[in-house]
Amino acid sequence: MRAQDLPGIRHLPLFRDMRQAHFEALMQGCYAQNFPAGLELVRQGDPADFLHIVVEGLVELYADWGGRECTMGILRPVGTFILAACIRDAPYLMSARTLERSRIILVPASDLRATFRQDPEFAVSVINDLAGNFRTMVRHAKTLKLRNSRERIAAWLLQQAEVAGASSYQLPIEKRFLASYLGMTPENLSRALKSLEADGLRVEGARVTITDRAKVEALAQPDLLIDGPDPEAEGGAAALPGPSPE
Amino acid sequence: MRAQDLPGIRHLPLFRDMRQAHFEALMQGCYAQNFPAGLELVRQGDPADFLHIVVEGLVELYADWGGRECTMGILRPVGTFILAACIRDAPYLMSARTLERSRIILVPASDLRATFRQDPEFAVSVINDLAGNFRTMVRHAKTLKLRNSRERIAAWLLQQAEVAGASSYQLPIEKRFLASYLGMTPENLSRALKSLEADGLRVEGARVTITDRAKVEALAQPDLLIDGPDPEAEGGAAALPGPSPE
DNA sequence: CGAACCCTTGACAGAAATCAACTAAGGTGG
DNA sequence: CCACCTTAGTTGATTTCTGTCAAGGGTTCG
Repeated sequence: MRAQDLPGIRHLPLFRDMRQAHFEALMQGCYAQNFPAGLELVRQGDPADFLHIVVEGLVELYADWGGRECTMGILRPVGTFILAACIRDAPYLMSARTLERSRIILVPASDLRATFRQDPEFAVSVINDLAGNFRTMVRHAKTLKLRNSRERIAAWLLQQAEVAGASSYQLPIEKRFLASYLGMTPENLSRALKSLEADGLRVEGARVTITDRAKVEALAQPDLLIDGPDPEAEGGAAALPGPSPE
Repeated sequence: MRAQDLPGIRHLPLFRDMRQAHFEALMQGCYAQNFPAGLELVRQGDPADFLHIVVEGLVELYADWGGRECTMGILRPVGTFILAACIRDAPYLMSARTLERSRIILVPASDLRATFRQDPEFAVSVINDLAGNFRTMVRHAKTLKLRNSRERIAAWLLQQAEVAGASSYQLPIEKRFLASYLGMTPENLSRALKSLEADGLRVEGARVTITDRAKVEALAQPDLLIDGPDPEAEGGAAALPGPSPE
């Protein structure tokens, strides 16, 4: 555990309000590890022994069933994941793997459970975090059930433009992960992106440009109750809530 | 507020561990109301002023966007809903309506937030409840993204057979709600149900019969990490966790 | 330089939504 | 008690959407 990892963690909504003594005790029991890209950190079905914190790198949350696989979320530093499983002392519902070389802090789940029983402020933070995670997942289910694939793509690209603060930006993740996250195949995404040129969206390689915002919005109908944001909802399964690089 | 409503509420995982004085104070501030069938209790986007408890009847959680609508969950007594929005003091992400004449208890969200700050046991219960809700929604997203419609139907009908404890049972909800919950149209469900006769499932009206469990399981591939159960996960958006009639 | 790998494109098959019509069941009011 | 109305469910025809299979281009990395 490096000292320079601590400030970023301490500033997370989950940890920022707890008592310093408790924070230090919690961090004392942590393990820190650097992982290469492509490594499986967590396997769905495993007992949830550790809360994970990404302090460097990029992590994918995914699920599989019957040989199929899908991306459930992607996390950038600094973010936590699989809090809910740790708290319930239940098996992980999602797997996690590094997409880049990553540095991960592992917080023993038992320490976590002991701490929020002692520290009311921390309990409140956990409550807020879980509520945010739940709402993020409700939003995800809503977009899957209420929008078709072109609408989902348009809404997601529009939201990323907000995050980037510009009408032209680089895709922060590979297209295949985006496709999987949005519930479609890469081929389907590829075709849909081309067709979206008629709706005010141009995508060339990883560069996205909103050429006609009114048209895009007419298609995507961005909605606060689907496209967020729930601030502080970064744990669990959010897809790139943080600012995306250029 | 009737006295006979209290025991059922007190036995909910959310309320069973809190201090009696706090429980009584919380219930003191509640409103109880009987609603006819088909009434909208909560509109998505509204500020979350009340935690809702169904003590009698049947309530649908649903979402809409761009003129489309989908069922997100169905609740039977005794169950709570929209806890997460109350805690975050954020707009509801889902609407709720009565499907039958129902009796609902309304708990002011501000009282709720004040209480879990004072009562550590209650805070732990809230944490567990939210974690369960989150996991329920992850499962829902997983089934939507990883299974096709026939597989989703088979898995759901199989799960209901477990709940009913019999290989033949009555559907606890109308088919159109089931269709919407599973992310398809009623027509599609109707056709799929007929085709499932070849996979060991017979459905006649509301009566479901598993005629060949091995075949059904071969299709549905029931999975603990999708089809539950997370016990105590009854709030939020579970679809019929409770025992179904007949 | 070669080997992966991501992305794209095309052709096709399969799944699902839509539109329309019809049946059956339940409830209402005469 | 029955005619009527409403609504859920079903069925069929059709279109649209989406996944699958196959192949090729481009890039990155060893």
